Amino acid sequence: MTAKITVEPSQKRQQAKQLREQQLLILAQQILQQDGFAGLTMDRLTALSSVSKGTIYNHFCSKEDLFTALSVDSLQRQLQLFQRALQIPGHSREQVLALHLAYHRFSMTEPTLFLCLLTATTPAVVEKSSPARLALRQQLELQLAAICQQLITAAIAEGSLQLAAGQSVDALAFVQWAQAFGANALLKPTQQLGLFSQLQPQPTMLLGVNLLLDGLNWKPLSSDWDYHASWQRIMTILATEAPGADGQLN
Amino acid sequence: MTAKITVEPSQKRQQAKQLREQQLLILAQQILQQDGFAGLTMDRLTALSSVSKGTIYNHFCSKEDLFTALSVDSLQRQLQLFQRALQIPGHSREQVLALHLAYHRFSMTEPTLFLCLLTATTPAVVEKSSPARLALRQQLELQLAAICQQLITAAIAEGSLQLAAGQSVDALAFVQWAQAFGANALLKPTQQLGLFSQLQPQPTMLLGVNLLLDGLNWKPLSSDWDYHASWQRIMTILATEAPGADGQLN
DNA sequence: ACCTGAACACCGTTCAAGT
DNA sequence: ACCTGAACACCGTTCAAGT
Repeated sequence: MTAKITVEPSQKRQQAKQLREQQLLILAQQILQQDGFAGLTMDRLTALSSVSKGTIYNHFCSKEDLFTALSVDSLQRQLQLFQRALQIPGHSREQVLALHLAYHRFSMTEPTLFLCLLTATTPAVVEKSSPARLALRQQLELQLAAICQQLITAAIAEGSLQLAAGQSVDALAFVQWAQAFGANALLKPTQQLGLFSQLQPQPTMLLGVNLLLDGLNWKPLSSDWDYHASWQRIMTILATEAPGADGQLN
Repeated sequence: MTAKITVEPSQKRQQAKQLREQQLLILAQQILQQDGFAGLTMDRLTALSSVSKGTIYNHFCSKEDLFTALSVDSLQRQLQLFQRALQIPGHSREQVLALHLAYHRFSMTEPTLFLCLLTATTPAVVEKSSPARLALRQQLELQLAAICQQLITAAIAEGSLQLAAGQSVDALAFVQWAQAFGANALLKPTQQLGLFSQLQPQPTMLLGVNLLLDGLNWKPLSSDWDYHASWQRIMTILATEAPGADGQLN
């Protein structure tokens, strides 16, 4: 599977190409932010970039492939945020909370990227994306899932969590993921939803996590620990840590 | 706001128009099922229908509006399924389970409609849909949410559930909804997700619901009741009840 | 080997003409 | 008042020519 046949002369070209691809993706994001999803056309992307149409199609096999590429970008950023969140001191349940918070913060501070992730889930996009790019996305999703699984495994080893019958590390990771994805997807792009618009996002998010983890009997239970305080603590750390880290030139 | 100005002479025309719209939506679904999302074009829809392009645009202001209309259809079907699920006898937690199961079954038996719902969440679709249709969708979502809230309220009245500090009926309904939406969205369209593909959908779904409700201390707890049996019971009822109910001519 | 942009083709949308 | 479908316009995609 790994290609050792490739020699190194073209190494630099490859790097330059990848850099240009990154610039195109940043440009696409800016267009999306300013003009909405209807405002992103290949013509506009070409006009605002320094390359020609043909070259853009050299990077992305279709407009949909561009969206999948943006979703890969989105997952990479998420992975960075997860790794930072794991550095925050605290017991295992607080670390789970940190992951949820990092995810939620991401969906709020970078709505465009999050919406790209949502869009890239759509069959219309999947159908017309390149297999290579879809594989890349899957690989990143696996890395994110692995982080969740490690946390769960560590909590079991440490004794704050015990698996009951019918539970598995994979299943627990999935349930967490589903909860986080669903809540963020419902909260962010649909502020017009009359009923849920009166809910405060952050306490609701915290409630969801607490219910799941209490249901698992993951210690310490929310009745024995002030997770609202944990949430605040983690949030201030995440907020001060990543002010102008990299990438986004707003 | 309510228009009483309209008189009744054109009542029949309106009904006929709505019937035709329904036929167009069924046709669109068939095209999606057979040829995928990339295969649905306004040309094809016109060719396979009995009306002209102009008439189709008389119904839907854009292709995106058509997707929103399909999502409205999807929500109507869901509403029906929810109402049926509520008829199933059982205590309040079993009724919650019945709703989750109905939703899950829907996403599995009608993947196309479910994917329309997902697609219609996308900003590209929202941006180009008619405000009237978006309002219709929101209204249906409110009806669905109301069902969830009623169930929660009833459980509180009955004594099997007590609201703790920081909990509200709205917040609990939201958390359930997020869980269900996230889990179904992650399960159905992404069977290619290496990690989660080895999970069995139904036990995982049940686990998620049990964790949330146990976390709420909603009686009877999963340790005191065989919810696997409940799940099976509810599923057989749902499966036998709705074989060829209406609409879908497969 | 890679880039270019004019040309192409498809498809969403409109509108003058018809009934 | 509503339907029609040819015409239009936009935009995604390609490819012969250039470097």
